[in-house]
Amino acid sequence: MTLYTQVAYPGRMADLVALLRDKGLRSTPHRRAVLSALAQNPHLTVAQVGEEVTRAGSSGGPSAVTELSRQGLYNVLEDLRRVGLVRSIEPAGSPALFELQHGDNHHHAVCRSCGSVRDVPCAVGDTPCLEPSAAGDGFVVDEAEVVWWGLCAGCRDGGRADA
Amino acid sequence: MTLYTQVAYPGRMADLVALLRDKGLRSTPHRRAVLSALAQNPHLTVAQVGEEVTRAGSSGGPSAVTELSRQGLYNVLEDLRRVGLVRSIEPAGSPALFELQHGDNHHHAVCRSCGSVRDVPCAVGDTPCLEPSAAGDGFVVDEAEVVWWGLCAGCRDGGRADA
DNA sequence: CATAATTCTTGACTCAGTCAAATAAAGGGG
DNA sequence: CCCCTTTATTTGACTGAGTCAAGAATTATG
Repeated sequence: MTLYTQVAYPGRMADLVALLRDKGLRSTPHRRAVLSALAQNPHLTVAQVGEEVTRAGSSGGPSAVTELSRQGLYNVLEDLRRVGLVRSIEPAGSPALFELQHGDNHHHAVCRSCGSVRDVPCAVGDTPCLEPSAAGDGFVVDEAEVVWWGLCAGCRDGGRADA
Repeated sequence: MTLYTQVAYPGRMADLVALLRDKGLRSTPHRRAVLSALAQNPHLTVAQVGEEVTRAGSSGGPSAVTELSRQGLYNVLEDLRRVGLVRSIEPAGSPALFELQHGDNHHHAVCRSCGSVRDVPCAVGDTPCLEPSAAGDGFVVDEAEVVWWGLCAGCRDGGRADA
């Protein structure tokens, strides 16, 4: 998958434009800015994407957007998700988190104390856990989602962790 | 685990009373009614638990409760969860779903179309998927949660499914 | 440059869940 | 059997996340 390398350099506008158009989406400043923000920060909430976008915009980056509405943010993220550029997870107790779709099949470890999320490469290969038979009775699996719950190193040591 | 057989018969009040007191919880009509409702219906939302409880109550069952406040419902479910009698899952896009804690380590298959949830026994044994090493870097896993997404038999056939 | 199609903003709204304080019920001791 | 302390429950206001609908602005094409 070359996707990651394409979007990992937010400075390269042409790549972002091509990426969007390849997927049948118009290239807009907001979409480019959201992709850039996610390329630099995995696991952002919708609100955090908004903050990143405006922060990057105010510092005059390549996708200079200084504001975008909440609805616009949801629209952009949903459009990117629909064409497969972006993926979201919704750990219990957390608002949705967005990340670039890397094409690998990684899962997530979520700290019960601080809520931090780590990527966990899937040990089983590229399309693991897909055991249609397990579900039985005609259920057709298209995705297996795994979340490991526990404590991250920092929270386990710190004891009084709650950030 | 004998838990399931204990609470699977909502008519047996004495069992529910003992179950609660064993866990250090007072036996109240609401708690017994919620356990009864979950014994008969897996994967209920908070609202559905409320409906079941009032429905069962109005038909004069053993835990005759005809009403309970929303906050009371949340309190009861949280108390039961805390002592390990009840478990909840929160599939993306759905409000929290509650089920009795059966002690097995089953997972869930969720239909993308109709939202129905099926239990899927864990193929790997009683405490599967717990691969602390996979998370790396000092993360200590205490639970692995697996959700299989796909289409249930009914929705796959029906085509225009959306219930 | 004009136009049609798509995207974005605005503001009201819903739904799920939480907080805090007053009221009611449970269960053990007299 | 009744009282008292502890524990549950109700009430009502509130927050946060996400959605809906309609009008305004932007994109890309001819």
